[in-house]
This record gives sequence, C-alpha cells and structure tokens, in this order.
Amino acid sequence: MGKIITIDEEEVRKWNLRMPEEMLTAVANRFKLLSEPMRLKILRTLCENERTVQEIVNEINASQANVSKHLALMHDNGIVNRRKEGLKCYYSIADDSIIFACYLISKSVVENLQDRLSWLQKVES
Amino acid sequence: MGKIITIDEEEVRKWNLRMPEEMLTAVANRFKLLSEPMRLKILRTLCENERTVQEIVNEINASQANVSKHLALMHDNGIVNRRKEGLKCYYSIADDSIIFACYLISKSVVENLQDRLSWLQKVES
DNA sequence: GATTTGTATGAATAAATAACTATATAACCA
DNA sequence: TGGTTATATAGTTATTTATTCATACAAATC
Repeated sequence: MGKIITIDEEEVRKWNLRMPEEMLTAVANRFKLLSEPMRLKILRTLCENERTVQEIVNEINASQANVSKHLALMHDNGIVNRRKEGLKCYYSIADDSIIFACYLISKSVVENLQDRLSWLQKVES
Repeated sequence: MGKIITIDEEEVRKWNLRMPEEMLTAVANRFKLLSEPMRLKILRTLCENERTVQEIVNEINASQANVSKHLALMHDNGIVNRRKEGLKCYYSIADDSIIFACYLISKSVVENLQDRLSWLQKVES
C-alpha cells in the first residue's frame, strides 16, 4: 500500500515566500546532491532495494572509488542510510522526498518535451 | 482555489526505476538549476508575482549582471517566462513543478533538522 | 600472521560555473 | 540625433567538484 502525498498549491506558494535565507541554502544544497547524473543513477538502483557498493558498481558501470565517494557524500547529507554486514556495506534511501522530487521533475521534463514536440508538429503541418 | 497534486509512492518507485539514461541527465540538469541559492532567491520573488529584472535586483541585493544571467539561464531551460514591455522585462515562473519540488525538499530538510535536534536533546538529558 | 575481499580515502587533474567589471544593445524620450 | 534607462553579454578570475589512480583500512578466511 503506497503512501499518498497531497500538495496544495496555495500552501506551497505561501511556504516558499516565507522561506528564510538559511533554509534556501540548505535546499540548494539538497538540490545540488541531485544535480549529478551519476548520483541519480545510484539512487535509481536504490529505489528497488538496498544495495552493496559492489552491486551498484556492477549495475551502473562506474568505478568503485567514484561510487563510494558519491555514496559517502549522500550519506553525510542524510539522504542514504548505511548498514554494515561483515565486509559488505549496504546502502538504502533515507529520504523519500528526494524520490518524489525526482518524479515531479522528470514528469515536468516529459511535459516540456511533449509541448515542444506538438509545437513542432503544428509548425511543420 | 489551489490545484492539489497527489503522489502515489508505488507509482513513483516504478516510474523512477524505468527512467531511461537520457531522462536522468535531463532531470539532473533541472536540479542543477535549483542548486544555486541565488537562483532560488530569484524564484522566491517570482512566487508572488511576475517581476522585472530591476525589481528582483532591488529585492535580493545582487548585481544586475548576475541576476540577468541567472534569469537568462533559467529562461533558456524553460523554467521562467519572459515578457517584454518597453524597456522593462517581466519574468515569471513557467514550471510549477519546480515550486513543488522546492516545497518537498524544504519540508524534508526541516524534518531532518528536527530529527537531529530531538536526538541531541535525548543525548543531552 | 598472511592473504583476500569490500570499501574508503588522499592527491592530482580537468571541467564547469558563479560573480565581477566593463561594455553593448535596445527601447524610450527630448 | 543625442541622451537616458533597462537589460544583456564578453572576458576574466576564483572556486568547486567529478573523476581517476593509487593506496589505506578493515573484516573475513586460510
């Protein structure tokens, strides 16, 4: 049973307008974490289930050092959890809001593309 | 009357897992736009209403050149609209999903802080 | 203890970019 | 035409950071 989140446009507008300076930089930092394709790739693998570093490395075709660094960064910023079990280290998503944000943004990217496409088709016909 | 958006967790998970490579980089680029405090500051002023460049400059205490560049970048990427009227140039938010994303992320940042605070209080007592 | 395996980290490099200064463009007005 | 105002844009600098290579650490196994 998936949790369902509802967002009210009015509330959003008011909330954003009142956002203090320090909060803005904190939010910007969060977005910066999500602004790297490699990190999104990593997070995508974690969407399904927790993963070890090696599993991620195998799935996304990147170097172990790089994946490890990205994971460390995300862990330091509290968006992934770390669980050690012997030699292996399992990472998982700690903050679902990040997944929602990815969803929202990707939806809007798709819409944007569709708009441009339909505009193109109008022009061509 | 504010539009209300609903998000189903299951759908989000599936959507993200299926996201193709190019979409990931597109989404990352969007997030990069939101990863600069100055741009969030600018977007916050636009939350209320459309604004001219000068109005924004006055509100957020930044140089005209810098604000103009940020606006140009955001316009090129389709997240703000531009409307010229004589000498003045009015900008407005073109993509509401960005505002929603800011809201989601800032909420989670607050929660995160609250968690750490309550943890601190437990440790101290 | 030595070796192997999984993960983290330090140093170096290359690329991206935010901000600044100065200047250009473009619309309006006298 | 000349001048003023609003905005945009080059060129430059300084900073950040993703990646790679090499190595360190740490837990398990022999």
